[in-house]
Amino acid sequence: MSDVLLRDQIAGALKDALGRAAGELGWSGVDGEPIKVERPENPDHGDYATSVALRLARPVRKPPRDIAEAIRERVKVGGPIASVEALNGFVNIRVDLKWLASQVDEIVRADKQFGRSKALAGKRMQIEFVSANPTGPLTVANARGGPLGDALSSVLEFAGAAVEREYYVEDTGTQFDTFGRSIAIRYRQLHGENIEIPPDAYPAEYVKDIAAGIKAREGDKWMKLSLEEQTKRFAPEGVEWVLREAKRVTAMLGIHYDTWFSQAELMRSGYFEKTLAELRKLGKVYEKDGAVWLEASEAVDDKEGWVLVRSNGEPGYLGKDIAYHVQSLRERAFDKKIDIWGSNTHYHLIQMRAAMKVLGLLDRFEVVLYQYVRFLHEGVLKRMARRSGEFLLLEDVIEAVGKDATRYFFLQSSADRQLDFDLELAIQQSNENPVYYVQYAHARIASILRTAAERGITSDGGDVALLTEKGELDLVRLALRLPELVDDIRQHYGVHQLTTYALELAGAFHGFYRDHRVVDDADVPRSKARLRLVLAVQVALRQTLGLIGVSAPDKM
RNA sequence: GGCCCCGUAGCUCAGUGGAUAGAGCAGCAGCCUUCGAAGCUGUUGGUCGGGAGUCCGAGUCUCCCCGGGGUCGCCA
Repeated sequence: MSDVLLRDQIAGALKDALGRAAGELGWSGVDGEPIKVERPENPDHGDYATSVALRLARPVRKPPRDIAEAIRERVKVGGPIASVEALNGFVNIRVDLKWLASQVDEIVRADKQFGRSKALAGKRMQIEFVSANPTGPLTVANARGGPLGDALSSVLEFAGAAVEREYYVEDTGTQFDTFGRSIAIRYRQLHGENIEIPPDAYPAEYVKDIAAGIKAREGDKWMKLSLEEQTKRFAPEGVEWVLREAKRVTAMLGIHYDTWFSQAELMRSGYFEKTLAELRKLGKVYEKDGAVWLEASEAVDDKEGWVLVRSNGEPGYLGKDIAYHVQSLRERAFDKKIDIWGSNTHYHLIQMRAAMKVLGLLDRFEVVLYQYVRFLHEGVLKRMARRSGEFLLLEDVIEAVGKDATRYFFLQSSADRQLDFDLELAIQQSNENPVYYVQYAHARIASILRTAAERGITSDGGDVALLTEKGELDLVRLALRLPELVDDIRQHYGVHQLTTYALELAGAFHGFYRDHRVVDDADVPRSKARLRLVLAVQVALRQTLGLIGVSAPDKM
């Protein structure tokens, strides 16, 4: 494959033509308008189109049609560009059909490289996702960040970046202590002590399981400790249990982290004090009521500041998170850190942006916020909350509908949209999950290839120049959309578009299959050419499913 | 109350300011002696929540209103 996207080649040709038109006709004001090239919905409007002439009408002070015509006359036709047309102020471009057919060979040859680019070559990026409080098992609510973060990581890798998938373990602070205390209380209860679970503790069964595990291994060995001593003793053990679970369940989803980064270690590294000192030096920190505050008035109108260190001397979450981000970007030298967060951190995001701005790191800090996942519990929509004990375990969902359907479900809608999860419905409808529609197309192609091989026909030596029908070339057009999509997503992070694309490509193939016989003993040359075509479609499907993190089966 | 997200077909949702708003599911009518029917074809279904505005052009941008969700702590 060429290193330059066809879309960008066309944009370049248009820009070149526009520049010469402006020079020859004495136009001014054309430089400010970027040339956006899109794929028109209506095939009558060509393969690619730009509306730049419409946008330039005002600055150039010419009718759009005249501008479009002037561009059309000057676009150099050749290579992938077969023809140019000016219509209603648009400039429409048609791709050369021979060139298009030749791309089948390029796609097949690229195979696992198809869709990859060097756009982000040399960039190191850290994507942090899921990272739920290590105080309990993963629920469907925390889980949404998994497929989003993993797929985004894959896309950025496709675009050439060196990506590190990170799970941030928040193993310090109040919730951590509360978790330890909850285990300690259960441990005491198991030894017959009459002690109640306080309302702010974690009440759920798994806490009992952890306590029972400790009792089974070590008996009453810790009963002589005070509750506070037990809390300190059991909290790390609880976190260990939680992380083991998190590792196991994310692996069930096909997610594998490069780093599990401990907040406790961050605190021991001294980075917190270092960051605090830097903020102090910048004059953005002040003391009040025995606490240390970050200046906030520049970022938010009616707020004076936010606490970095509490009056009891304990670092607050905001302070720790600022230090964490500084550590990633400076110490570990990532060019960019992208966090996948639930929308309940919206206010935290405002705080973090303010802090990153002060530290000069704002342009290296990005966040994808996803809206909350609710679940249907006994017919009522509820928020999941581990502290209330009401949640739906991610593991249960994966076991019920499978990894592929689970991932596909979470990637179908944009992060901005709220999701409601009904387990019963999900199980009932799991066979209708669109993921099977896409996988079926992949398996169907595999089956065609098997059938062909049985009849002694392979794609080897197939001449793609024989691919001239519209139905054939439309498949190539669509397959070539993948590299463009990867380039889009690396910029706007909208990974859900991968599922839409997968569905579109699969649908196009299913339609093609109905109208075109691939394996035909009476016409071996054409069969070979079409085998190469379906192979190219299979490559595009497999690459797309790979980015989504869903398997591409040869049989179903 | 301030800030953020959402409101598009019966349901679930796509839709970088472009040309005639789409898909899956559900409904209806069809299609397997031939490469996989987990499929295909046709068809029903829309005041893009409502109203103003910006623009050559608005589902998309701005403002107001309505409805749903989130958030605003020396918790994380």
